[in-house]
Amino acid sequence: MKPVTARCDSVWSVATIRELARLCGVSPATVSRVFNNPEVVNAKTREQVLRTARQIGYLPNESARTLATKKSFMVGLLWDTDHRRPGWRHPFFQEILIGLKTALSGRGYHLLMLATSGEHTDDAYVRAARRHNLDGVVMIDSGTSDPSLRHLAESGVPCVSLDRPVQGPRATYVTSDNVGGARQAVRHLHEQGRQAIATITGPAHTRPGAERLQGYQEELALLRLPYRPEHVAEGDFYVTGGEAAMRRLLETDERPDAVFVAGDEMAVGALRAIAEAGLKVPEDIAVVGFDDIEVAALVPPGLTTIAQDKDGFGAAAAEALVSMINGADAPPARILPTTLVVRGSSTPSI
Amino acid sequence: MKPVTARCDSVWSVATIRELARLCGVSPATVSRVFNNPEVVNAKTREQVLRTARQIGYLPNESARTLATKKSFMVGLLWDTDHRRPGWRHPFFQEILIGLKTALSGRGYHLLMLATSGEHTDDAYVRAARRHNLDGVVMIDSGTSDPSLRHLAESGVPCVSLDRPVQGPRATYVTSDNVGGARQAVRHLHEQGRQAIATITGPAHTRPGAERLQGYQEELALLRLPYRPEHVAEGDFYVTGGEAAMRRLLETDERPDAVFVAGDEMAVGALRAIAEAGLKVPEDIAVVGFDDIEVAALVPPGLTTIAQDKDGFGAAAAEALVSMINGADAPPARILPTTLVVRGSSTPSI
DNA sequence: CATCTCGCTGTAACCGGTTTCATGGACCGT
DNA sequence: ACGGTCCATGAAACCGGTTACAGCGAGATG
Repeated sequence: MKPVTARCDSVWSVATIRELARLCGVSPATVSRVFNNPEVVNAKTREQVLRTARQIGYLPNESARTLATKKSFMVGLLWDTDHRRPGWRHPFFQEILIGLKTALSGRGYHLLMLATSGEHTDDAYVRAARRHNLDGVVMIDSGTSDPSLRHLAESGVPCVSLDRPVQGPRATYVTSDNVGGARQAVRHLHEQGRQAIATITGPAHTRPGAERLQGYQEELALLRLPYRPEHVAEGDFYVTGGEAAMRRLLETDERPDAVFVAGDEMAVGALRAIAEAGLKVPEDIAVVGFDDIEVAALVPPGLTTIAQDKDGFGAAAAEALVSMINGADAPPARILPTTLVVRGSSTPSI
Repeated sequence: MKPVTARCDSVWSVATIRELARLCGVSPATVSRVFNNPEVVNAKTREQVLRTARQIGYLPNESARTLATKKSFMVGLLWDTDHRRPGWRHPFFQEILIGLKTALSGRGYHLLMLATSGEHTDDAYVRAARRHNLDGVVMIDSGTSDPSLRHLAESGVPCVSLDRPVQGPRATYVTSDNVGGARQAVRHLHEQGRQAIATITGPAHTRPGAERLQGYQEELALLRLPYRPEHVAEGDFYVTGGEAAMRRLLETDERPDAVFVAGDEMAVGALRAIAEAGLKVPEDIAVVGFDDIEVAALVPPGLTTIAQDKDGFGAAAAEALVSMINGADAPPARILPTTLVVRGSSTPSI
C-alpha cells in the first residue's frame, strides 16, 4: 500500500444519480435523460428533477460519464516544458496557450496539461493521453520522439500539431506562413533601400527555422540580391542565441546593413549586440524580427516584425480539433497569414 | 440527440483489464494488483502479466480508475482568461503557469484548465471542478465571485490560491512579500539619493496592489520622507495604465525624482511616458518596478525591479497542494521573499 | 371494442477498473 | 495427523453514470 494514498472524506461529490432519482420518485434513467435528452422527458417530471437537483446540489460525475460514453470533453496538451530537450519554453507559446484555452473553452472542452509522472520515456505523454479517453490532442513542439507521436496520430485520435506537419487519419496542423512572412521581411528591408541583408535563423532542424530561411533565400533571389552564406547565422530562438549570432554577423568582411531575424527573442539579442558594437538601429543596421511577441513593441526603438496571428493559432487549432472530434475528416493544414508590423527598428521615420 | 455527438471508432483504448486477465489465465483482481500493489503478487505471475500487458499495449483506463478510487491525479486550474473581468491575462501568470505545471507534473499530477462551457455563471468553474473529482485546485486571480469560491474552499477540497488569501480546512495561499518588496524598492531609491519618491499602484481592490502601496507608505514613514497623496497614482497592472498614471504624476506641482511602480508592465508604460515628456531615466527620474518579468531585462536602460520568485510560486503551490491532498492540514500561507534586481533605471552607474 | 401508435418511463446490462472477503494450498510446529 | 499461519488468488460487489429494450397507459383509428 502506497503511503502517499490520501484520505479525502470531504463533501466533494455528494449525491448520486440514484439518490436524486429516489428523491424524485423516478428511475435513474429518467434523471439521466433530464440532463442529456431533456426533450424526451415529460415537462413536469423534468422540472421537478431539475428543482430537486438544484436543491441537493447534484452534479453528475464526469468520470462515470466518460466511462460510459467514452467522451471526456477533454483535450490533451502535449508540451514538454521540462527535462532535457529545451522544449519550447518560449514566450510565443505562452501567448498562444491562453488563446487556445479560450477557444477550446468556448466550445466546451477542457484542456489537460499532461504530466509524465516521472517516467521520462519517450511515449510517456502518449501513454498518458490514451489513458484519459482524451477527445483530442494538441501538440506543441512535437520534439517528442516521432515514432510514438506517429503512433498517436495514426491511432485515429484527433490531433492538431502546432508548427509541425503530422500525418494521420485525424491529424492536421496549423502554422504561420513562414516562407511568406520571411519574404515580407526581406522585401520590406529592400524597400528601405538595404542591400546587404543578413539573416539570423532558428535551429535548422525546426520547421519554422527552415521555412523562414527558405523565404529569405527566395526573396533574395527574386530581388536579385546576392546570397552570401556568411550572412546566415544560426540562432536558437532565444535572446542569447540571437546576440551571439549577431556578433558573428558583425565580424564578417562585408558588414550587413540589415538583418532579418527569424524570431523576436533573438532579435532583441541582436539589438543588444548591435548596440554593444556601437552601431545604431536603424541607421547602421535595420532589424526585422518574427512573431510579434509582447517585447517587440516595448523594446526601443520598437521592433519591426512579422506578426503571427496568435489568437488565430488557438482558434484554428480548436476549430480543426473540434471538427475532427465531431467526426469530420482531417481538414487541410491551416497556414495563417502573417502581417508586417513596422516599428522603429527598420525605418528612421518612426 | 445532440448532433454534435461524435463517432470515435478508433483504436483508442483497446484492451480491458478482463481481457488481459483472460490472456494470462488470472483474474482481473490479480492484474489490478500487479499495477497497484505489485509486491503482493507472485513474482512469476507479475512478470507474465507485465509482459503480456506490454505486448497487447494495455493501458488502464483512468476514468474507470477515478470512478473507483475517487482519486483523479488531476489538479484544476481556475483561471478566468476570458470574458468580462479583465482577469489576469498577464505575463506574470503566464510565466508562473509553466513552473506550476512542471512542479505538479513532477509529483505525478496533471493540470486541468477548466472550461466554463458557455454557462457564464459565477460558479461555473466551481461546478466544473467538482464534477471532475479533482484532487485539488489552484486559483489564479480569484476575482471569481467570492461566495462560490468560498463554498469550494470550505467544502474540503485542497485549494491553493495565488496572491489572495482564502479560508477553508484545506485551503492556503502563496504570495510574495509584497509589503517587504515595496519597502526594498523605496529604500533602494532613497539610497540613490532620491527624495521625492512617487508610486504607481495596482488597482486598489487587488491584494498585491494594496500591499505594495502599504509597503511604500511604511518605508516612506520609516525614512521620514513626506507622504504626498498626489504622488500616488493608480494603474491597472498593464502598460497603458502605467503610462497614463505616469503622465498624471508628471503633471503634479512638485515633480517626483523617482517612482516605484507596482508592476513591470506598468513600469514599461511609465518609462515610455517619461521619455515622451523629454525626461531621462534615471537622471531625471529613477524607476523601480515589481515582478521581474522577461521584459524588465530587455527594455533599456534595464528596469530595476523587485523580483518575485516565479519558480518558487509554482513549486510552493504544488508542494502545499500535494501535502494537503495526502491528508495534511492546510499549511500556513507561504510568503515568498523578493529580491532587488538592480538595473539601469535606478542607477546611472550601470 | 380491438388494435395500433405514441409518449413516457423503468429494468437491467454495461462501461473498466478497485477492493473486501473468502478460499485453497504450502509450510510449520507439535 | 492436525491445527495454525501465511501467501497468493478468485468471486463478486461496487463506483456513478448511460442506454437498449421492453412495457404501460392514453388517445386515435378501424
